[in-house]
Amino acid sequence: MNKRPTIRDVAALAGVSVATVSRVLSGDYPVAGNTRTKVQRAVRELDYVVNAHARALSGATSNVVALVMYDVVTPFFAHIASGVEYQATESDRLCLVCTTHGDPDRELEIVKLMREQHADAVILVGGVLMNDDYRERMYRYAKGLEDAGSRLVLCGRPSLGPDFPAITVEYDNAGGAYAATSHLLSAGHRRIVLLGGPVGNTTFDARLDGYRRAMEAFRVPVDPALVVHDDMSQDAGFRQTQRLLAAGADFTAIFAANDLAAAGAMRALRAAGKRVPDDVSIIGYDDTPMAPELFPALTSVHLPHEELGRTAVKLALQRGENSTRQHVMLGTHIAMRDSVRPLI
Amino acid sequence: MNKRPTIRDVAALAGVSVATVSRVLSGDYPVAGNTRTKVQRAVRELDYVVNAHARALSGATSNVVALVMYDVVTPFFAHIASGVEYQATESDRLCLVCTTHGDPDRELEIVKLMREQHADAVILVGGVLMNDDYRERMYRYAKGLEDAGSRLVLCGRPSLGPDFPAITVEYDNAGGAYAATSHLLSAGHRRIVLLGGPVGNTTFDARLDGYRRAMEAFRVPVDPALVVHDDMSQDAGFRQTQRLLAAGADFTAIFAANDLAAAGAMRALRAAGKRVPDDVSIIGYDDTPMAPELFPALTSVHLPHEELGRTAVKLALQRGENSTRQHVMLGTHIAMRDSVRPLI
DNA sequence: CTGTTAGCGCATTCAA
DNA sequence: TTGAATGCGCTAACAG
Repeated sequence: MNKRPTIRDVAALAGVSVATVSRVLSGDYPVAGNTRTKVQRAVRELDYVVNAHARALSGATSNVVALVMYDVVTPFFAHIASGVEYQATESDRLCLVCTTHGDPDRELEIVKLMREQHADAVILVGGVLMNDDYRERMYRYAKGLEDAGSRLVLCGRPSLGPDFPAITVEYDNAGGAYAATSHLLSAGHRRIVLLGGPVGNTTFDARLDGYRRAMEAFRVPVDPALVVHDDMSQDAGFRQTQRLLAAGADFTAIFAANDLAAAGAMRALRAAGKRVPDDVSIIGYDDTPMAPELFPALTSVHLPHEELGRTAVKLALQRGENSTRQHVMLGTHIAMRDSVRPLI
Repeated sequence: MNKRPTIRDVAALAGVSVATVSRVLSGDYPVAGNTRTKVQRAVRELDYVVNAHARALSGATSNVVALVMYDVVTPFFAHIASGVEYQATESDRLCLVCTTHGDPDRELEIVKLMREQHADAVILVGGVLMNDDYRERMYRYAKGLEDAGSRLVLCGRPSLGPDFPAITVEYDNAGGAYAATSHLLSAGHRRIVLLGGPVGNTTFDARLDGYRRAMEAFRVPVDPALVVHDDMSQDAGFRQTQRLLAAGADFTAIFAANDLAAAGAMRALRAAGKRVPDDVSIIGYDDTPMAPELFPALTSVHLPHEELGRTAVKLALQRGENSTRQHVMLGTHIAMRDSVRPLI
């Protein structure tokens, strides 16, 4: 293991000064043609690579974008991560990925680490439990990051207001739920189960809200017995549907607030001898890769996952007036498949 | 945006020297109790965080582990990434994620970037096209990384030999295929389709090999007409199965070299009016989250994804004699579900 | 166009 | 136990 060469070694071998080496390396400075080639040859000869830390210390930026999410395997997060990674690469940035598994302490720790790293941006992804503590925490994050020259991006979660020093990139969560419910309603369904998530969670609150508004628009009263809250796992979908069935609940359609719960519901329906979509129509949310694989293929609300990630990075990297507090909302659409049947 | 405070500011506020501040921050050095508290108070007061680049420049290590893979959304990669991220966090490391989308140039670029970053380890994940060019490339990577104090880890791909300066963490790829095929064979199947991947790819070559060896062990001749090669997409599985069906191929079971192709095959079977497992049994590989969601739930070869990732990080971080060229092989097992039926 | 030099923020000798 | 001084490798003035 040889000691790795520094810019001085390159300068010595090329017979020029370190400044010149630095210049040909960064590229954006006039250097005589043959000086340049001399340096480049020396670089190749020594297999020299710059020290990113020294560079970051000397200049300012670290060329790193940090991504903070619940986990890395849930398709929702994985696809957003994909968009972030893609855009980061395109912008010559590296992508640091951290997971919290829902632990606020871990999140705090990560934000601190990102300040240490001087990340260009810190992107917090996904729904949260919205309350004062959360707001306050985000405010501290935003300030701390701002001091470090970073910026905070809220991705897939609501904005904290136009004066809040963070960038927000969200999707039309409630709108998607509205569209999904309307789709069912337009097909003649009136007794529609909502398989919802934890109360207080921004993601599932918004989906419930969309459901409510669509029902209202069609002048269909919401039957509280058909609105359930649980964690959004497969098992929860299964369990809740089974419970509804056992209780003899009267419904012809299910709107599951995510695909996983929809899959669980389909399993429960099948186990009970009900056929989808003949007996019960069902629509999911998130349009995860599993949706088209289910049988029947699941109609679901499609989210612009990758676009969310890409936009988050793009906005975070764009400098200039007020670039630190923007808000964009991306659209959703229904991916129609085979799990919804018109009534009559 | 205030300028962020440095260690000097802390020292000044606490009325001590920067050396002392450095000492209480790193923790592992005797400092008088009240001096320590004075410093800590100043740190809190100023909301000071160390500059990771300055620290890395001064000391040596950067506390970063790099993960290089095809993409970030394929469950195979996502789950390995999860293991890496988990273990990295546990070892107080940050996790840098890069994707290549199969581009060797991009890979080369990433390895260079990681040398610049002085990453503690660079973990290359997943199957590759094995040839001399590849071997040579890896050798250069390993050497370059070694000089930078990093180490190269090959994860989910074969070792390049005991003398090769890299750590290898793989799973028993051929063994899994052997087990899967044997499972079908034991159930009385003899005419078994292999939905295989690109020739030359280490992952799919090994799976083909396991299939061959199992057939041989059962003294069942391999019918070349039943062995197909394609990319391992859903569509490929669909297409190839459809083609086989149209050609009137004689088979009672399918071993798909991944779950995606298995899903495609099931779709083709269903479209042709064949029932799984009544008419055709099927078994997949990778045991992705989709497997239990399919109908019928897919029996599949389960891989220790997370363990692969964790082990890669663990070995890479462990210092000492010969710690730079280790080789571990993790086991696989069959996740039994509903897509295989005993014949008779 | 090229060289000299002064930091960037921190860890780490070496003294005290 | 603490402080002063040095250097990590590089970029960015500032001269020439």
